[in-house]
Amino acid sequence: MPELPEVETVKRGLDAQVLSLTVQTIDLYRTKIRFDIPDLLKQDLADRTLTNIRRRSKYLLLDFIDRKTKRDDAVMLIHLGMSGQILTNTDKSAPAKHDHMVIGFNNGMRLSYRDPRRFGVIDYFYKTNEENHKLLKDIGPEPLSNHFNLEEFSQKVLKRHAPIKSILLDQKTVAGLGNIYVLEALYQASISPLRKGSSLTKKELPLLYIAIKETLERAIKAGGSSLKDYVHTDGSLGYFQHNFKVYGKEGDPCPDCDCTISKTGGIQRIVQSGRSSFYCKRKQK
DNA sequence: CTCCTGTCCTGCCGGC
DNA sequence: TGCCGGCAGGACAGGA
Repeated sequence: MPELPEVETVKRGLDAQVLSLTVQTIDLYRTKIRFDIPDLLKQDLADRTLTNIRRRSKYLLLDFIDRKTKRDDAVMLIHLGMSGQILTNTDKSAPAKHDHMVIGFNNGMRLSYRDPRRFGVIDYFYKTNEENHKLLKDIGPEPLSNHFNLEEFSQKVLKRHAPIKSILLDQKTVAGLGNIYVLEALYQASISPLRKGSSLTKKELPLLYIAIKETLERAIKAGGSSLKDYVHTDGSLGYFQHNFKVYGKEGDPCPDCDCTISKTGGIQRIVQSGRSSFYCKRKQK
């Protein structure tokens, strides 16, 4: 389930693999994944050159310049959803079962979008429409940028009464966190996922703020170091193993306070809003 | 507004 | 061995 660090790793891989290539062919094997893939993509993308790859939250944004008009005005937006993968390869074999889009470049490189569960998104639009894009316009600050500010973060959290887990999953609070890194950050900050935002103290808010940044930074580092060339042709991109401390660790001793599962300690699984949360009841208050 | 639930989708895994 | 139910969850849509 790609969150900010995985998408960042994919972005860096694509920088190395397909940046500055020119599109020759576009094959769509589905007109709709989560949303319709716009007709404009197929009509407009051919003969454009990929000039820049950006990441905003969990979205990849690929900028394409029109070689004839020299207008650098088209953007392909990709969200990997739950099971989306981007693969690059040079073989000419038939698309795999869940390949929904294959882009062929001028040097023989191909980029495939594969997504079994089809929770992902592919969109294509002109840059003038980016600012007001439905999926982008309400996203909060990038947590690893200067736009992520402790004061504003604290105000947002304090005025809400929902569980802190839900507040952090809300992309308006801060961009790019998903179930895994929310729980890892809360663990580092020793804050229970059940706590109401309004109950967080002046001491806890900076700890959480720092924990969000550090958790994501560590994961990006781990992603980069676990993949030599970032993009593999075998589809492994984005699914490298991380060393999570709590996510999926139900029943394990808490690595920090070393308590085993009981009424007061060990990693426990609970369900919040229908989603799993993992935490140590003893460490996280 | 805020908060919460339902929805989409397929692969995987445990139980019988 | 095969079937089936439950689960995984990002983010929108819509109801309370």
